[in-house]
Amino acid sequence: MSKTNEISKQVGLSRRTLQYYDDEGLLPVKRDSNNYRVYDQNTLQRIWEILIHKEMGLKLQEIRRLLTLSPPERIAALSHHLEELKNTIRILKIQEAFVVQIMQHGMPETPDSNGKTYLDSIEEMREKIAETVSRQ
Amino acid sequence: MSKTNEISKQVGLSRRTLQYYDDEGLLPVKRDSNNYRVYDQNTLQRIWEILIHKEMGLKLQEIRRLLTLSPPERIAALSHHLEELKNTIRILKIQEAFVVQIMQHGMPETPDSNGKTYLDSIEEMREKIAETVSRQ
DNA sequence: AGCACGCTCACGCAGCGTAATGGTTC
DNA sequence: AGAACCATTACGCTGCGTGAGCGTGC
Repeated sequence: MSKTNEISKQVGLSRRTLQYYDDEGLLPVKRDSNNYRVYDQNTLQRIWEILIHKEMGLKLQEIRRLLTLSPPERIAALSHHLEELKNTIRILKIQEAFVVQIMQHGMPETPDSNGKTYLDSIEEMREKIAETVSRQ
Repeated sequence: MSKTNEISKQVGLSRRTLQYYDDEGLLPVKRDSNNYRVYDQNTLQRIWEILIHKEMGLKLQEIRRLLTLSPPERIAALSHHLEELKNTIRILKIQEAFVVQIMQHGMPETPDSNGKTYLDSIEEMREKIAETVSRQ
């Protein structure tokens, strides 16, 4: 019943963003005879679902796919997302521990040229720190 | 003494990456009469520092700036970065808790049209969840 | 006339990958 | 003269919009 600007105010997303979601196929909107977007209750419902899923840290593409799934499949997808979040957090904690270590002990010395590349050396350091983090 | 390809192997970064770091002013490299990059011990030292800072989760631009600072200023910068890491982790944990809640209790209902926008409602939910997370 | 609506570029961030094209060295 | 290096330029990719500018509609 309402047009883009009105919905924009009601929802809190910009006009442009609503158009964008339509363009991306995330939020298909019906059109009237002048090609104006016409939002109904279902559209609002969908916007709400999109926002909730964004809040969970899902990307727009992932949301689009997820909203096509059956309820049990959605749970599975969320469960998968949960694992990804945990993994990201794990990585950030390792970085955090790394920063603390450098602040306390300063820069480690530049490696000698023994078979390993610099990246290999970094990798080793990360693994050691990962152990201490997992013992938290 | 060595050229890009050789250093690439020794360090474990791609040729392109080393060029890119040079282009970005992060890793200035001298040139010989043919415009070939010539890496010496100082350059290697700097690459090592760059890698260590990347491992701490700093962006290339931040690394470039940080490497111009005095030791005490560096500590301050790292300390600042530490706070940002913590904040990012906090946000991710809120998302995590949000996912768990949705998985357990399902989608919250679409808000009625009472003054607040959808985004406002989302904001409120986030704050509530943030409390439970901070009590962990 | 003056908004409201639509659409199509195009940019901005990060960190490279991946050509395409051409000079150098052996 | 061809293989094997070196260089530069520049587009592509991912994510999420945002802004400009132009054409219509009411």
